[in-house]
Amino acid sequence: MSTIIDVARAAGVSTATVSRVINTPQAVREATRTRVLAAMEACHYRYNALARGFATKRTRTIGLIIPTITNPGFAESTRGIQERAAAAGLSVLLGNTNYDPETEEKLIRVFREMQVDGLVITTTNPNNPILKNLVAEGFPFVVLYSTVRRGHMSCVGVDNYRGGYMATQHLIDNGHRRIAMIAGAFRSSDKSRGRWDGYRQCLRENGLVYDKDFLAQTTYSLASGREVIQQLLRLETPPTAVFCSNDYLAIGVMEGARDAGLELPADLSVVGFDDIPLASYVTPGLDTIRLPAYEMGALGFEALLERIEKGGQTPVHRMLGLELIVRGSVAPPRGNA
Amino acid sequence: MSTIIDVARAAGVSTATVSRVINTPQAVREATRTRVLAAMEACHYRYNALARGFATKRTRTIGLIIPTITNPGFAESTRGIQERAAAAGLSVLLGNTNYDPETEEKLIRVFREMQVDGLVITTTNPNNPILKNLVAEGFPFVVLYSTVRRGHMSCVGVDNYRGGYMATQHLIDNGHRRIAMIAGAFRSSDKSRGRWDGYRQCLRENGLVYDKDFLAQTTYSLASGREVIQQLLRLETPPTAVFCSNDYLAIGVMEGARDAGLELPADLSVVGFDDIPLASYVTPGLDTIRLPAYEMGALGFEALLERIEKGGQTPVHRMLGLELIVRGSVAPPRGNA
DNA sequence: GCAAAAATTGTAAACGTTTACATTCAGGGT
DNA sequence: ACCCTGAATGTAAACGTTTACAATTTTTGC
Repeated sequence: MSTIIDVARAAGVSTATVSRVINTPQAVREATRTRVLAAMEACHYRYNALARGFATKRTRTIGLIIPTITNPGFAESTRGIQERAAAAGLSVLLGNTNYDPETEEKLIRVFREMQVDGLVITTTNPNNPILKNLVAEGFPFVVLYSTVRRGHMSCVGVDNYRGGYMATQHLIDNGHRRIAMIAGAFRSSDKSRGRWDGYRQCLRENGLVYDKDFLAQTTYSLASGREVIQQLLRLETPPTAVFCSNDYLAIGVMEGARDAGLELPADLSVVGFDDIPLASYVTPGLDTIRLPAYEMGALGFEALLERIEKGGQTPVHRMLGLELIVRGSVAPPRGNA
Repeated sequence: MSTIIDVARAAGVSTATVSRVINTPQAVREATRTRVLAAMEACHYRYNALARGFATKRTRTIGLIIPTITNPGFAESTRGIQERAAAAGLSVLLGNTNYDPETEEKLIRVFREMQVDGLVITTTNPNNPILKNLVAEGFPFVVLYSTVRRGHMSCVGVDNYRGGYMATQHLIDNGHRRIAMIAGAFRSSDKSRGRWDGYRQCLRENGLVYDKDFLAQTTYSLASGREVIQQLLRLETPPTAVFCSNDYLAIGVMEGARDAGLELPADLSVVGFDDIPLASYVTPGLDTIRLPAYEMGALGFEALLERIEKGGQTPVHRMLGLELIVRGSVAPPRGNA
């Protein structure tokens, strides 16, 4: 493959001039420019962005770390980031953690070794010391989905606490008093934990007791929702409603409840979280908390870009709005009209 | 940031030895190795993969080009690639084309400038001369979803022609004779075109005439399915069945048909393509052609890795099986019992 | 025409690693 | 003690750009 040196020789100029033709064409005289361009053509020259990155210490690449690309919510965020990044001329390196903290740490390391200019991270735990280190080193990154109120970490997220509260209140408003929650494992999802805090607080403020048998932590999947609900229904006094910290869990719960012979929503009310496309297609339609995933990705990227370009140190704390979507999976409990 | 040179100095060895500790630890004596490791620790050394890539001309990175991460099928393929790549110690650079050929070309160029070791491409057009060039240059890449039978291009795909044929035959078997097809635009999706060929051939072999009013080309989205079906229903003799080259289109068609007052599947039968999760949740369940997306990604990556590592030149042509999934969106036309 | 200013181009070092080749070292056999 | 062998380590060039600075050319104002 030919290099800038070959081109320079062919055009009878220095490598510096060729470099200028590539990067700041207006800084070189028209005549030389066309001569260089012609030489490039003749040499079948292809620019080596790696060498540039090496010389400038800027790769125009960012790393994106998410739990799984298979969840439509993360796919939407990814699209948001990807589109804005492409518009800004940056490339995106994708990594999936499968909600595993160790994979997350490994990805952070690998991406930094690859000299990415910044990171967008959907973390399992915003208090991870690794993130503190990144802050301390002044490395540009933004955390998505979570919102840390204090501290020097930038984040663009939603108020998970408030989302949990809204969902629970919705069930209480419909007359429920025995409300279970199925959450992603707290150790691998602080979002899940935030939603749980909201759930508990809402119960308390409405004078309901929090029953720890009514909390299940599990993995984020349809199958585990299906499974866990069966267990909850076997309790002595089973719940009349369930709040799930993710729509897949919620839809799994609906299926599991039907398998157990329940009629929905009369026998069991369900609220989810995310508002994935599927939520409006199940029967009954799933009541859920809509999370602006695309927007979060887009704004997250913009915040990161700002940090990268301007080098600013002031952290961004952006909290996006949540919305309760009502479709029909919640009804008053039996005998409560 | 400290470099290999600082570490070498701190440990009292040469840079070559430090490099060996990193890459071939068994080639350096235990005592020196621990000394070097300690020096790395002391210097807070972080490996620079970019510099390695520059020196070795291997970045351990591949580029992945897909139309959109938002379609669950592509998300699954992406997961397949991503997982295998991570296991092999490679990173994945993600690019979305939105079915735009120019964006595709641009991504290919950008990724090559970044010196990726190879590409996995879901192309809008496998006959694109750009791909021929890649082959001519001996650059490793594999094409997903499409299957080109002849030629030196590696591909791991499905037989789109056969898929189209299967779907159409399914409708004919149910007694339909007026079968429309809604396809993605041919210019931006050769897959769509292959499915159409199968559709036409199947009609012909069953003695049915191909009516060109019954073909609609549009964009791959729920909304356009919804829209296009309304037009088809306004024809003098509207179709009794529709084959859509993608599940989103098919689900849009179901919605649109309902909006027009039709009862499904009695008034209109629908077959889709892909088998996304949504397909089993709509009512009635969508009959569709299942496409093994995850497997395709995984196998595609393996084929690429083989090419990269072994440097083999013999192209891989892998054709994965398709399966007709019957759920209830197809019924005999009215008055045909 | 001329000097000064501005625009253009050239020179060469720097970026952090790998690696072919050369050199040194350790230890076994005599 | 010496030679030999193989293992361990060192030397230094190479990878393809960018960029500070210097040198040269062109333009401007008079």
